[in-house]
Amino acid sequence: MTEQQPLFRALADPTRRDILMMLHRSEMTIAQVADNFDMTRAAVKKHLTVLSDGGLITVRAQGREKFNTLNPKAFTPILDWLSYFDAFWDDRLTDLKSAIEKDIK
Amino acid sequence: MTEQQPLFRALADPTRRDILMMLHRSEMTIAQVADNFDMTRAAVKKHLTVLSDGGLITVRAQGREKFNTLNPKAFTPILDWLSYFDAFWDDRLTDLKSAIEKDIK
DNA sequence: TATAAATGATACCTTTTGGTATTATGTGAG
DNA sequence: CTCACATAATACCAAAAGGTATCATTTATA
Repeated sequence: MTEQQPLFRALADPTRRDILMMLHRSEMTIAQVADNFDMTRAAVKKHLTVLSDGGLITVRAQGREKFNTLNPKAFTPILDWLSYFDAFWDDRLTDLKSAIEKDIK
Repeated sequence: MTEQQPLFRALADPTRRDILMMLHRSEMTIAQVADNFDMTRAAVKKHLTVLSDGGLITVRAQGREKFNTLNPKAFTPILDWLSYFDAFWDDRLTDLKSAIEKDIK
């Protein structure tokens, strides 16, 4: 059984889900992400750390800035987990997962 | 914006995810679920309430017992949400969702 | 080199969460 | 009718989570 807890935990907060949607459009620095919320940079930074712990984002340093990038591959454990619940789903989710993995590489 | 928070919240706890896997096999009373965990019935009942709030289970009273049943349809908002992240996934997730909905009815 | 900008780290606070213990309520079986 | 059983409800507790404030560190740039 994979270490899926950090992933599920990361998705449990609405702010973090919003951040993921922003990063879907393009990678962003911490300050850029924080500009979209009515909370301090420190709070946003914490959310980004949780997202990173869940494998959902990767962080790239460039000078004094840090660019946060969405890591779509991290979603696959959720599909793994969902696939447990129905044999009918299972076939399609398996297809989906392999397709995603191929697509991501 | 759908009311997805109770759903994501419900999935964030490992005990609740385990409960869902148990209910996948068959519906269970509170006492039956509680027998599988090293915690009180009251604690398990709280988890079941959270799962119910997230729409993941339905509860049916029969005499003095309450049978908890998995509601697989509740998973579809997660697929909705995941589908936001990639157009490539989107086609397949849409197929998956419609297939699931057909299957559930 | 100073200084501002971007981030990191820490301490601290409040609310939520996961859990127990206890007591109350409803229901089936003698 | 009693009594045991399954669940409900409440109060309570410790730990985790989400947030702020503050200070330190690194890096551009005037």
